[in-house]
Amino acid sequence: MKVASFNINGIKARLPAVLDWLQEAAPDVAILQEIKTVDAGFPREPFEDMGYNVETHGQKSFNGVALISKLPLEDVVRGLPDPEGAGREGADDEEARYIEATVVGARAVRICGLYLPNGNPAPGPKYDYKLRWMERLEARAKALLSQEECFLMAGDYNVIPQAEDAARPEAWTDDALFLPETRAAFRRLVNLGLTDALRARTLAPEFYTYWDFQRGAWARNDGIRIDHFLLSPQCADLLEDCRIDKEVRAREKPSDHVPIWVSLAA
DNA sequence: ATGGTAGGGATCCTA
Repeated sequence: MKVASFNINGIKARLPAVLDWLQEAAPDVAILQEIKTVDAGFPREPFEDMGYNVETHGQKSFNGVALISKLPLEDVVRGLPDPEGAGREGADDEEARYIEATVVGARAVRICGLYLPNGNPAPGPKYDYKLRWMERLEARAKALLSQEECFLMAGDYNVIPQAEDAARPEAWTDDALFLPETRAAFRRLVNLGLTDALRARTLAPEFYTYWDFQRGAWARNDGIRIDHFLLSPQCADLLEDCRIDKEVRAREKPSDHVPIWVSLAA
């Protein structure tokens, strides 16, 4: 089972590019972030024509996530459950950043698609929201781990985990993506027992997933690694490969992110 | 220290 994640930065502007990539990469499941439209505005038909099921959790203008799958998407939950919501599922978040569903291939895998808040400027209310959101994500991971679920959490984390994950780490020292508190929250999540799939497959640096539209970042390879796949122990057992489709960034009308994907024996 | 580019959709916000 091939599962991909791609921050497309607007489905309306990116539809041809996303369809071209889907056609050739042919993931079984795709997790999309920043669809930047309400559910009714998402162009389902071209995806369904390619044999994909579509589930969206959209929002006007900003954010928005979607799951695209050749296998049925079961038990869909929209919105990150609030740990203080006493079991209430979804819809606790005014921003559409999270969607979960189960796909059943050779094995059942719970797919958690996320678009973690950027958090800039830091400090400030946006950064507070980012840290609260990371706490809620950690609580969700704990709940799924306690059930010994085979699951993965993938998407745009807006977290640069380590200095080697940035071409110019010194440029990010005061940024919400790289502040010590941000990286500590990400480590707490990983240290629950999750596997960073890219790092599990290679120790080589320079696996960036994002290059800013500004300042010629792509031309200078001034990138950062902020899109991640974190796998539960049961899911990590099935990990065959993890790669980044870097060449997608060089195409016509690219997103500022590129796809990252895992291959699972599932 | 600043501003550079892109998307959405409205003449500005977010990244």
